[in-house]
Amino acid sequence: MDLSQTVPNKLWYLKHIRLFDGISPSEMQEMEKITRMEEVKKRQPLYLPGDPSSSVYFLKRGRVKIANTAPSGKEVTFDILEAGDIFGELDVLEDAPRSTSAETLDDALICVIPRKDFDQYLAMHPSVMYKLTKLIGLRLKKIQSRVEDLVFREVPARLAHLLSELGKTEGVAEKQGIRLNVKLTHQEMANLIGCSRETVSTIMGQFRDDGLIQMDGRTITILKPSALSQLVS
Amino acid sequence: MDLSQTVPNKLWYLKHIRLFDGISPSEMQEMEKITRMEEVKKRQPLYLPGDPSSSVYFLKRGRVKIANTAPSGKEVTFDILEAGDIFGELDVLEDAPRSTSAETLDDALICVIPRKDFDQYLAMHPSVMYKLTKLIGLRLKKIQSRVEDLVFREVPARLAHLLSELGKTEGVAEKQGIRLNVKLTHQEMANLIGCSRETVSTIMGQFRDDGLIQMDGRTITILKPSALSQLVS
DNA sequence: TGGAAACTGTAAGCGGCCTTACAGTTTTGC
DNA sequence: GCAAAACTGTAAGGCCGCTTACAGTTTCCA
Repeated sequence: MDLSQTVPNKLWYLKHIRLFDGISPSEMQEMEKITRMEEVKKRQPLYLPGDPSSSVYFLKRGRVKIANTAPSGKEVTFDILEAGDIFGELDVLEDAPRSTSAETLDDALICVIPRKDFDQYLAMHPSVMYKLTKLIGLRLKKIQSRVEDLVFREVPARLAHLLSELGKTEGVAEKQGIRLNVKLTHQEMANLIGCSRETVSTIMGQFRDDGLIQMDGRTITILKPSALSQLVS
Repeated sequence: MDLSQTVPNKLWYLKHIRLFDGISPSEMQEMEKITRMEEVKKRQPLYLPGDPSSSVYFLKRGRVKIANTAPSGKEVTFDILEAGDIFGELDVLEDAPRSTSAETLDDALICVIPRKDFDQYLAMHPSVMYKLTKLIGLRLKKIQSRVEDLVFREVPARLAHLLSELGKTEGVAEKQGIRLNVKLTHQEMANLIGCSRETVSTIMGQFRDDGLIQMDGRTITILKPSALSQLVS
């Protein structure tokens, strides 16, 4: 994002939150009043499982990882959010302690809304409520397909699936193939597909040797998108 | 349920739908107008993946399984619903084809609401909308913990977890222990925890030999609830 | 810019669970 | 009530992916 070209005030950012797609300007302005903007450094936890759910967050810039950690230290990543995403609203809605952790992956800009204000706002803006319901429903479906992945497919297929998805959402077409505009470590990929870091390294090596992908440091380019998709099913 | 004691009309049933907990009588009556009651025999599919999402359902009596099947024939069960549950609303909300299948496990009584009417009703009753959002949120959390189960725990722990949960929701206290008021086949349990039928049979046998549970035909009694819970973590 | 810390590559060993196989039991439907 | 169908018990063999181990590489940040 080229900030020199934009006016990065709260209202500008709110316009780019998916929850507010198609929402009236007045409704947006009202939301602006109850939000507070906050800069957060890379690798900072925003909340941990068990914390009281006191706020809802809008992500303006950077990435945020929603995850949980087992007593053994093994971690599962539920989602990696990007600018425009809302998070933390589930626990707030149910008035339950945090069931996951949220942590910045990059330097981030985040809007914070106190629970009370969020509840009140929703009650007064049914159209936003409706959007929120659809949004949560979409996330439910997404995680259902994660369960299917874990049960139906083994690791190479799960990894191929992850790469294909990243290609769709974060891919940049180049002459050699689709360059992924994300830099995930093998550990982070492992947490996303439910396997060990070593296994990711090994299978990625195989994909490379098979000419499916190219790896330049932490930059991945998909050379044969269709062959990769074949692997999924 | 002893039907001789009840007046099983639509309104009576709607009162026992969780979505309508705490909803005003007038709102309920309005819902009654747009529903149609239907008897469905055991083991009948209500919809399959890919079907158009034309209706939302309320389950009045019997159980309904929400699941999906891989090309290999392997099946994953997302949920087994009971009287009082709503289903099929996710795909309807998003106007997308069915992403799962729904099938009766017992003879069932089901209320059907056409998509249009449901949408309209929601738009006019924000309090029901709010309940629905919370309900979907709850389901999202439930399935998140399924993902954790699959990633963090191996089969014996997953099975112990399933039995513990069934004990809480379907358990009847008896002198020997907690009798599970559900009759699931080993295949159905396998689909719920993501493993093969044979593995369920083997581990259940071990639990029996270890004195944790008792099996009488298809009736399971948990003899040592705490020992079973220990196994989960 | 240089040293520390984090990440990647690779391989051997092993264990959990799947597959295959089949006999015995329970339930279902006529 | 009986035959057929569905379900359960059990075991051998194999393989996927985890763990362990460590050297080499890249990235971070002071």
